[in-house]
Amino acid sequence: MADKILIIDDEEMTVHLLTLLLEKRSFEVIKAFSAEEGLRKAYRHQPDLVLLDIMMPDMDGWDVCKRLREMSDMPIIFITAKDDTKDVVRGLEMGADDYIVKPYDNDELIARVRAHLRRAPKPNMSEEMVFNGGEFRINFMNREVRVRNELKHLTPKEFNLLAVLVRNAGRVVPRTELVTEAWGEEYADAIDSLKLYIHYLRQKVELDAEHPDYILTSRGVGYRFANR
Amino acid sequence: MADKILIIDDEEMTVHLLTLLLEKRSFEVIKAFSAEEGLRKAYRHQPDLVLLDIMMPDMDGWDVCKRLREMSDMPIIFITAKDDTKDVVRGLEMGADDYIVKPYDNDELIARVRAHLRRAPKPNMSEEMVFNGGEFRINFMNREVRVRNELKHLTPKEFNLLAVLVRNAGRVVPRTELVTEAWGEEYADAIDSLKLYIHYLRQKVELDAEHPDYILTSRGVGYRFANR
DNA sequence: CAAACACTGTTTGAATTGCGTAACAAATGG
DNA sequence: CCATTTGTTACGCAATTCAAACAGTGTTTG
Repeated sequence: MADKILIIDDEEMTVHLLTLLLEKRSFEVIKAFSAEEGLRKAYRHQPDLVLLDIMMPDMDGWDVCKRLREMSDMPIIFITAKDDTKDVVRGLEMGADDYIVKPYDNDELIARVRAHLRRAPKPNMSEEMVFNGGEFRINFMNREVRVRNELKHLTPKEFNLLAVLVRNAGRVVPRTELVTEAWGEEYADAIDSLKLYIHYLRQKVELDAEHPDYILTSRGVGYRFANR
Repeated sequence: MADKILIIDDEEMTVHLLTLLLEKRSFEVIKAFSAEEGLRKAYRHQPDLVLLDIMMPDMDGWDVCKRLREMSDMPIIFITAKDDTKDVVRGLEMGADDYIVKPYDNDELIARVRAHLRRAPKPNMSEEMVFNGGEFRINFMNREVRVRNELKHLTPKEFNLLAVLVRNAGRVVPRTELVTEAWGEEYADAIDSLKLYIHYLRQKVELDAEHPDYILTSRGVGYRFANR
């Protein structure tokens, strides 16, 4: 999934250029044209990284940085025309991760963004790499599935399908979404295959495949993984 | 306890100035005046962060960076006179965390060092990385692998491949990621070679190559080094 | 209520893919 | 020049995927 990057800057041109640059590398960009809007969108969208200007009319970047740090640990990169070393130091000591001075080089900016994303704690690491629903455990990291402590061997397509169901546990996932998420866009109309793979999964995972406990049907819509 | 910083640079003056600067802020400094010495001391002292020059007589900084990354996740900061953007990008994409161009500002350098230390996980590289209850030992410094106390000789490509697997122990590493990480971007579609080298590794490392204990296949996805 | 219909589940067997291995050729390096 | 390392191709075998037909079961409709 594409990383979400929030840009906070009151200069429309800067935001525009950054957006083009980032979207070309298939990042997902969220734009904010004031400090206040930036904080609101940071809260709402939970970006993976923030690019932050310092001089803005309503509130300065320092305060935004402080407020962002209060809510999350995401990487923050100042990107500004203020090239005084004092400011660089101040930004970094304030909890920012990097400080880039305009005019910046496009490739370098991308490389720095990537470097910080690489380091950042990925939410789907460790904890969320494992789903632990009582007698049903799935480890996304090593692609192992255990039911009632028994290791079940799944094929790649079986695992991917189950993974999507489990990630959306409790919610009915529409058939089309299910197959495209699990196997790719080109499977958008493979609902016949879907029936088959649901069948395979139930055989391997359910105690009684005819009365499934986990993989439930939502007639006319899709399937749902029971939560607890 | 004070953070340990390893400086690798063949110019004595640079090392000296950096040492003064860092020790004044009560960091613990380890000095290395060549690439080889740097690797050895990185291995021995397990620094919390590395400051690395690029141009050195015995081995260039890129290779040092690669070798350091094989053994640990510690932050690496290039600090060099090469100010070409191409080099900055190359350094960052290679796994370094920052790239500082000489002449640098003292306060900014300190601020950047602190910023990276703040983010980085404490190194847990042990004298010898040990897996599987001591049956499997891999020494990144002298690139030795021992299985059941037997020394196994691996070729460079074999070792690099194994290193990537071991550093991701427990996680299925997709085939493409495996080859690019181990051998470089240009191997992105060398999945045929991958099969071959997996074969070689298993011949050398596994008790029974047909029923591997360590190097496990995840059909259709990649390979995984067993943990525990 | 019963017949037609729509949707989901199941079976089967065949086609395809992927992995491991072998054999061998080429390149590398002391 | 020889030994080691790396790279290419091919093939058997098994796992996986796929297509198609069929069998249930619930739903709509006259």
